[in-house]
Amino acid sequence: MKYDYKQYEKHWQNKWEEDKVFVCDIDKSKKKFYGLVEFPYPSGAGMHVGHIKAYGGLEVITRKKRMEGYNVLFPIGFDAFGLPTENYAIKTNTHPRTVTDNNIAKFTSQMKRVGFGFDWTRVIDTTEEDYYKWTQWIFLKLFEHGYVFRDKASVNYCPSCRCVLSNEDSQGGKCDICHSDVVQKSKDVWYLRITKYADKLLQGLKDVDYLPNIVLQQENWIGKSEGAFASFALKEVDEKLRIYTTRPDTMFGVTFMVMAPEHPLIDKYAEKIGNMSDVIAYREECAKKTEFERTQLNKDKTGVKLQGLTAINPLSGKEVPIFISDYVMMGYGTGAIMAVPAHDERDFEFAKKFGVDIIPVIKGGDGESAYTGDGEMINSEFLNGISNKKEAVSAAIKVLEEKGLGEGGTQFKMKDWAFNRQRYWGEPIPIVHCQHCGDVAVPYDELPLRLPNMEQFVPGEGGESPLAKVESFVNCVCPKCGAPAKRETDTMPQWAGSSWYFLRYLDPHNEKEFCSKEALDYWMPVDWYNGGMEHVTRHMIYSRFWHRFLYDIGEVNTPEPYAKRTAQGLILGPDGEKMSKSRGNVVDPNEIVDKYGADVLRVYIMFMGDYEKASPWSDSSVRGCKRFLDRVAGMAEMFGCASTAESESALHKLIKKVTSDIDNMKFNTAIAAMMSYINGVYDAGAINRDELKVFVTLLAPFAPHLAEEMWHDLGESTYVSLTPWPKYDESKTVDNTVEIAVQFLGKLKGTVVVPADADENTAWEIIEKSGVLDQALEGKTIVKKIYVKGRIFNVVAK
RNA sequence: GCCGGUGUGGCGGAAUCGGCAGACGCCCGAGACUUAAAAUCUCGUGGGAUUAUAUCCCGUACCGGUUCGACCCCGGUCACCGGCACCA
Repeated sequence: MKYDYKQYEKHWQNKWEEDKVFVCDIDKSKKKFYGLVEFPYPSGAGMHVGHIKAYGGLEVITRKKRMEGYNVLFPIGFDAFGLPTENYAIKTNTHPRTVTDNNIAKFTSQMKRVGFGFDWTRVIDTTEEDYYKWTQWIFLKLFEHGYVFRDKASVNYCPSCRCVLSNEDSQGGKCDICHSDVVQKSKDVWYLRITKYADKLLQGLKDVDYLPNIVLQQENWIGKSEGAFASFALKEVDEKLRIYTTRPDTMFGVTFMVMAPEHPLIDKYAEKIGNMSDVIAYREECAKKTEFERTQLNKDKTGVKLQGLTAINPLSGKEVPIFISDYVMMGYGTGAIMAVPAHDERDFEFAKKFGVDIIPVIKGGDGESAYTGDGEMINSEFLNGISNKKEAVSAAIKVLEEKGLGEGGTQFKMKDWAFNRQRYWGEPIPIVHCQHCGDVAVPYDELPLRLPNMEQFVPGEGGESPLAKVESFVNCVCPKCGAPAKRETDTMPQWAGSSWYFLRYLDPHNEKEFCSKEALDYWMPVDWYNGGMEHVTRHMIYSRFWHRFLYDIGEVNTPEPYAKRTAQGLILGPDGEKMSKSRGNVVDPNEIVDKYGADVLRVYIMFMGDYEKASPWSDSSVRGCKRFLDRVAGMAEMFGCASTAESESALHKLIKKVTSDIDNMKFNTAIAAMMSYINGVYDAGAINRDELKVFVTLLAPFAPHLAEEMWHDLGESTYVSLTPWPKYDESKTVDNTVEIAVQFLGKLKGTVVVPADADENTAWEIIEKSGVLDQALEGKTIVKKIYVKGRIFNVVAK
């Protein structure tokens, strides 16, 4: 075998590194292209074939861009703080630093074996001091500008990890790391005010080119709703109960109010409430439920009617009772609602159970269930007769405003970002607690605040951070007043380091700034970011928030970090199930590289299906790709013939197809086109030498090692990886004659070959001469002829 | 429950704008080469009827519609996948 991958893959990887083929620098004479992939979490298991797919897409794209003359930045690094490493370290009694270093070494060698064209001079590791120094620096900027606050709150807590989780990390009531049930616990929590950016994050989606489902998921996560705030006066005390509603049009249908069990007004007026003991009992009952139980749909509505407190409808003046119930959450809106059972399903269910009045205010309901549709207003005084939608909504808001009892307003589902973790392996939060000054920022010039070296870092039973045990770390002096003080001992969540890493790549060795202005000006924004769908509502939201904040304080030059975002589909196991250790269906990329070489692995993963969709692994299809590359290599012994108009046309069509397919991430059809081309060459038994060279350049982004080797054997002394991408001549991709389908009443009867520019009459003459329609048309009269140039000729006859 | 997405041969998947369904690959079958096997090469391969070739019928989850013509558009149904989930 002339082309044995074992002989040349390593060779070319070394050559690329020696000659800095993928190393880039600012070059204002060239157009830049910044391609970004989600840097890996270096787990002990090593790389997964899914990593190869995730990076493979932009690997092909950036290689092509480089050949097209762009100055390409395609960096890689490691997102290495986090619980899995820490848990593994505890289990094996190894320091997380050692675990991390080992895992990074493993990932690095694996990625190099696959031949990815990363700029290895820019590698970053979020756990290095010179990196997390700047993570802390950004945190302090957020603190300085009032985006950090501390609160005692009921939070998502994972009993197994002994750690607080953000809303994003406990989706579905499960811990994202260990999948245990998350419980609610009252804890001291550091929050980042991401909600202040809710509107900007939403608006920003209009200026970027993300896949539509990514935009939609982010919009849903941010969850903007429009409605009104209204104040219901309490009859017995001088107090107003403020509520939020999206349906101010239905305000005349309010028959009761509901407050969250934890609502502060309850405690404020405890002595006015006749049945406070029932309230306390109900609260205890609610506290016992897990988040999951509490949010289960279709469960029975529960609640307690408050005795001794009554609300007054600001529009109608009517008095209505007040309940507490856990179907109203303290964390959304104002923690209290006006209930309109005639037009809200939950309120309806509650009213039925507790025997409260149901007053319809919109025509159209049947009284059997809540009517949530639109219609004409009834039973609503000044709103009667108009449509509920826009008219009644704005009329109701107008009157509320006139009375000073409410106003239009918006609400977001997104919550503030719970930012502290009671674990060791993370960035220390650079805050000092001083008895006199409160929470004080560590001065910028004292950064990095180093993570102390520890031998034992199991978190405390009570959920306190392991750092609390290190007295030399905890005890310090207040930077403001110099009095003895204590350091914050919690660390940042895993998502901190990844919220700005794409900026550090631009200038990874800068000791004075997180990134130079010059580098920001040249490289930002990221032109194309590819990654997994699982990061759409976390990493992407977080990093967009940080970036937008940095933009607002003048530290970066673009409001949005990522101009374009795509996502690859999963690689499933051969059984069609998600790959997992427990199912035993995981494919190790190393084995494929050992057996067939990196190029085969790369080509197969790009060929296996639509890049954006999930598809199952198939070992025999891998062999098909091996066969393809063998056939490519085999062409090296087939050149020598002259180029013909036909061969030239085939090649130009191929250039066109591969070029546009790569741009559209249709890697599978690009490879299919190359396979077809090769089949044509084998049919002909020969290929022209120059045409083979063009083919090799087209193959280079997919199978770069074989391409370099063949390029070299074709007598070239340059790198094919740096060779200009071939251009096609549109006129050579168009055929002179085309085969068109001939149909009778839309059914295929045969095909004929006609000149590509043939008009209807010419085409019809050819069809008549061919006789394909003779049988179908026998004894019939032609009613209509439909001719689509280059496609079909359909005849309608009776 | 709500919001998305998907549904095409034995399998992975193709199919610009509504215009030859099944490209390309896998699997399988036949042949060539070989003492033989592997590898390689060549050919065949949606299902059915029939006289192998000609010809005809059926076929893109299901039911119906629009159209000369529908995998594609419209209405309805089912299944699977993903996201959100008492958000007032």
